[in-house]
Amino acid sequence: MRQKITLKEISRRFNVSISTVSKALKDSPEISEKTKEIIQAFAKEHHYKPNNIALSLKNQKTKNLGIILPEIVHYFFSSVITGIERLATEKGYNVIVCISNESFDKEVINMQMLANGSIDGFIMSLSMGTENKQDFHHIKEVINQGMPVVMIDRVTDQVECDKVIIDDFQGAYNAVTYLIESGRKNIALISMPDYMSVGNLRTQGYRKALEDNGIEVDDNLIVKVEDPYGGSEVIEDLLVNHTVDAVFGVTEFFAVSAMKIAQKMGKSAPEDISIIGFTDGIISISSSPSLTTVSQGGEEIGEKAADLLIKRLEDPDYENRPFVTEIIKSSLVKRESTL
Amino acid sequence: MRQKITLKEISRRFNVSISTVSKALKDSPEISEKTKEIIQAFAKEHHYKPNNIALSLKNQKTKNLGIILPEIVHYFFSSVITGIERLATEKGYNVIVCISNESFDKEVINMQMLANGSIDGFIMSLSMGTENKQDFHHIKEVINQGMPVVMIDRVTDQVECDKVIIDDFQGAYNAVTYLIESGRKNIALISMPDYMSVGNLRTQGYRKALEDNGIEVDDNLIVKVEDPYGGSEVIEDLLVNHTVDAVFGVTEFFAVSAMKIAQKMGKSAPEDISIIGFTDGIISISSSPSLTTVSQGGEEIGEKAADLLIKRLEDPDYENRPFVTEIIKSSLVKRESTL
DNA sequence: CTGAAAGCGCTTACAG
DNA sequence: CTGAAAGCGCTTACAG
Repeated sequence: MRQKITLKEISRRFNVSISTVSKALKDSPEISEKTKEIIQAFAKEHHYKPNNIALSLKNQKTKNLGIILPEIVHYFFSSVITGIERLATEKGYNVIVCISNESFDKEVINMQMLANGSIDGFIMSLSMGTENKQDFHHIKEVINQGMPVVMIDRVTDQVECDKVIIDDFQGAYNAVTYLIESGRKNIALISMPDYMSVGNLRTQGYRKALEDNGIEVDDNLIVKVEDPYGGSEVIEDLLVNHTVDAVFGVTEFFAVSAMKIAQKMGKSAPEDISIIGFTDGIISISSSPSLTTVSQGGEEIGEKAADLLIKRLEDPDYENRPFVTEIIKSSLVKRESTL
Repeated sequence: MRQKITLKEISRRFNVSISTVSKALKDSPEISEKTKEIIQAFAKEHHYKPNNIALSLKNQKTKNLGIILPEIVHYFFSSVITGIERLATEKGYNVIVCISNESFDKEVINMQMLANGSIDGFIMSLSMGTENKQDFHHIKEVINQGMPVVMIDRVTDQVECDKVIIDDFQGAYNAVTYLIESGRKNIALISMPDYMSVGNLRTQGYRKALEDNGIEVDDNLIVKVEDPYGGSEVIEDLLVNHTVDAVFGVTEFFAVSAMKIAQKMGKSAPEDISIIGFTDGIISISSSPSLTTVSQGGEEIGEKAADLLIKRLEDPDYENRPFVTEIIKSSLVKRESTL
């Protein structure tokens, strides 16, 4: 059972042509039962499986999906991959994962690398670098070449393609409204820079919720943190220098950081300070107290994106359909960090 | 700039042969400067890049690495992928990720799917199902076909191949010794079933540390949890019904669960109860108090595994070298949950 | 019922 | 300096 066996080898073994072997293995009615039997038996015994690369070249499709994500170690994006992988495998596709590491350049290189025939389509979420730069030529180029792209979560209006996002604005709006309804007045916001599409939307949701409830937005209570896993100094400044009875963090990391800093200052959640985060991940469950969060349904986003992409690849009807933007509903998961 | 352009199209455009175009684009000395110039200019203008699939078929190598992991949403394995991806991209390889979801059957299917020519080699960690079943024929088969495999973290003696693991025994030994040195006497262990290689080794490290310090192992203080993200009832039982002044969890999730349950019972860490986990991930940092853990160096494992695999694929000297087992050193990261 | 031929996109040893 | 041919592994329309 050394080395993979090929049609050629089987054909030589029985002194027939490669075509005959190929057809016999596909159980073609063109071939005699007897020939089929011996060839099939032999192939089975030797674990023959057609070579994927040869099939890809022949069929002009690879059955590979290219995934480009900013990072993968944290809950949201890893759950997205989990969702994509499940649906893809189910439909007979493999998943090639590239990580842009929040860098524009790596995102471009990754796309170009995969676009040279390795995959049939892309699922991607913009890196911070790309959102900052607002340069999407690499994505447009790939789309121009006829390769479908599905953007998820961090998307842009500048590119026309299928998209899967959550209702960032509404999710934030609901969270902040909940804080207000439970009597909080001085609600701080820990967000990302405005060039980040999701940070921007969540910030807008926060503002709108305050306005709709007759609370004036106090810009001193809003901080925007560049590093997704940093910001502790700014947050500490915020909590030390201002009266804050609630914090809405646009990521679960920001929320838990705020909670820990508040705890160090002797404040306890939810009594002294209410906390809500975004992304219902491990952090939210493991923190003490556990965190109320806006769930982001990463797996659902991944599955939906893979579904859209594969439909476009396979279903002839889908080919010329207009692009859609699927909006996954978020929900507020109430835990111990709020009353 | 529609559709990808091929050598054939370029050759037609200039009425030359495909061979000439191919050579011209490789800047072959066989071709005249003038021809090279015009062809290269045209190719550049049209963003010509050779088709990866065609190259794969021709070269009999795909430049793809197949990765099969039990899951990916939690810190350890996602950091492993991050490490693999970084090294792989650096060396010009892509990474195809499959998730076995802890199931033997899925692991087998994934391997067979990728082994049909899609990849040049595997990096894998055993699913719980496989460890339980102790059936490794799918891995041996792939190796027999001449495809290199690197096993990481959850490995087995039954398969001969390169391996990258951490010093599970020693890491556990050091953690428990640290608890003993800080004066703890009743140290509970929350582990996995014994068929899990890493759980088993960590359990042994725990036992040995107690023995070496003249503390008798009390089997009542040892629980083995099947579900990696469950076990709260058993842990509660343990803490309620026994005197426990320290807990060593073989995962960070087990450790934080124990801590939260202890807190609910009115005990506080580290004063009443010391806690140490395994895997230095987000949970450990985000919990309150933050968790002392045995760091597992996921990215380092990933990088090392990718390095071993690529070396075996590329370096002719490596081909017949004996298999190696790289042991990554763990370290005890001290935080607030211990004194 | 079986096989030769063309083709997917590319490379390269060999002729001319 | 250029091109025809063979080949990577497979499929399929077409001949015989």
